[in-house]
Amino acid sequence: MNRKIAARCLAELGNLTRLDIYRLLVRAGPPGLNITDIQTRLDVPASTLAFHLRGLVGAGLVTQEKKGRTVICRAQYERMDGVVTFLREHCCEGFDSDLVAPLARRAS
Amino acid sequence: MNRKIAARCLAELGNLTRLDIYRLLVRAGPPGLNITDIQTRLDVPASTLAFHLRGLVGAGLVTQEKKGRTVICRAQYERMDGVVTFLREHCCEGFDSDLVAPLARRAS
DNA sequence: ACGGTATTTCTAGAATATTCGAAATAGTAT
DNA sequence: ATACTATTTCGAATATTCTAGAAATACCGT
Repeated sequence: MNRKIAARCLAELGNLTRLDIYRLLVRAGPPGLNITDIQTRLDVPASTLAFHLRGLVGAGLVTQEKKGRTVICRAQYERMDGVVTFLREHCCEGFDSDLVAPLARRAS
Repeated sequence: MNRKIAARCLAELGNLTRLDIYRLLVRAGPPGLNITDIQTRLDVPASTLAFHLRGLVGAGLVTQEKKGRTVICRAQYERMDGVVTFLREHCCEGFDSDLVAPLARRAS
């Protein structure tokens, strides 16, 4: 994980339509959902849906598997976990809580 | 937490400059950083920085406290936690893993 | 009051993202 | 081959976001 990939993933999920798609896939779990199912549930034009799916796949948040003429989409949980870990990395580094406001702490 | 707030937070962090600002504040921890410090470390023009900070504060990811003529900025961890929880909500709902690929599981 | 430092607002150009109809492609079934 | 279904690409209009200089505001020290 790096800054650019993390930003890309976050930006993809930062759009309401794509967030809805992603959450739908998170709910669906391992079996995933095909594109027509997503379309039916979210009521988005096919070309718009294709545009957003391309983004999610490009960011590595969703994977696709061709099954005949349908495409099964699945949320890629590890990718999101990587982003979250990255966001929390080095949290409070250089901040020693023992040195902060000792009086205030003693008072509580 | 709801779809719109989550999308807003994710979109804010989906920009490289804002992601850098946010991570800087996550590292800084509870003491936070004032705006000039952020500016010095990230080398961003003041007006650009103000623009991005407004976004992060608006999304609730960062809080600001005026201290004399400086403004101390702090990452709001709870907000991000809320977004992450929202993203994982209802994961694999309606998917019963006991019913899936029993042969494959027996084989491993 | 004045000078200096910190930060924000204004502005407008440039860049990027979003939408979706129509046309194209791919795969299945008859 | 033809018809049908699933999905993608193209293209162009529209909308949103980003950037940063210049001007404005706010607050402190003298």
